[in-house]
Amino acid sequence: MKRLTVSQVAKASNVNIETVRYYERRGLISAPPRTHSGYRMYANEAVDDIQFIKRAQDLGFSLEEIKHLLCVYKKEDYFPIEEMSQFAAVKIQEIEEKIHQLNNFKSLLESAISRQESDLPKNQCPIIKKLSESGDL
Amino acid sequence: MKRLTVSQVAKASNVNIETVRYYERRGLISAPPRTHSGYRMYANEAVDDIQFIKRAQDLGFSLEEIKHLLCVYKKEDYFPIEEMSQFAAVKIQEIEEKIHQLNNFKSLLESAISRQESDLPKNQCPIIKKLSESGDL
DNA sequence: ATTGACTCTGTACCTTGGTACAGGGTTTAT
DNA sequence: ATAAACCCTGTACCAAGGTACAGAGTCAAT
Repeated sequence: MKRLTVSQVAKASNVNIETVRYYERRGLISAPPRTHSGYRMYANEAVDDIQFIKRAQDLGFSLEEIKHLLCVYKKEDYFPIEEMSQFAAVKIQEIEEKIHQLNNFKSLLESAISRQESDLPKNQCPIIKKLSESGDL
Repeated sequence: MKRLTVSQVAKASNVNIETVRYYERRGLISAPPRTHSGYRMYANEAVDDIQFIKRAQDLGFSLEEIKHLLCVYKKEDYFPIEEMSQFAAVKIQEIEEKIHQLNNFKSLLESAISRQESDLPKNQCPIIKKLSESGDL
């Protein structure tokens, strides 16, 4: 199994080389084995892990949260099982709420586009009207 | 129509009082009218606007993006129509992608809970297995 | 008319999540 | 054997999004 240098990992996962080392320092990715001269040599897995981090970040999770998420992803038991289950249950709720809100934002944006296309007066736009009334936005 | 002081707005929208002024400086909320002695007096609307900002932030949007989103929300024409439609179209794509990813994370977390409950060896957990194979996580 | 709880502006400081050297060693290709 | 292109650690710096004063004015109640 061929191993990767830090710059290869950085390139493959499309992040800055310093970011890879930063994630190691923050305890998000585990410290890889080193060559005799101290160079980090990563398994391909590290690239997946970093991409996982980036996706989670884009969804609004903090690095501390992602530490827990990664632990689930990699099926590790760095944190006690109790804590992990508790964490998972809470995050599922939050995710459902986020999906709900994202759908609201999507409707809002769609209404903006259709408003522009049809050039209707805004108080006659049915989507906007419905959203305003429901108090969901 | 009763108007609110800055601290009342802050309290009602559950943010720091300095944050309200910060959003004004950043151009996210419009500068409210002042009393004779210079005190800001807000319409109730300001609370909605701030809550909108907070929801958008929680979904991973930056304050610059939220400036545009708010403009759609409030049906203002601060930005040219062309730019807004373009913006809306791009954001709709991003939102769909985010929803997709959130569903993936949700499945991951659900699998973690069921794994713990059933205490199955992980390679026998059908949800985890499916997710790993699809390459979606 | 004075005390306490507000408000104002302006500037300084903080946290998160990086990013960029400096100063030094290593590896590879010529 | 020497330059180019890596890597190391450590520390400094940066941008975004706030948060916290300081110094001064205002308002409401006693």
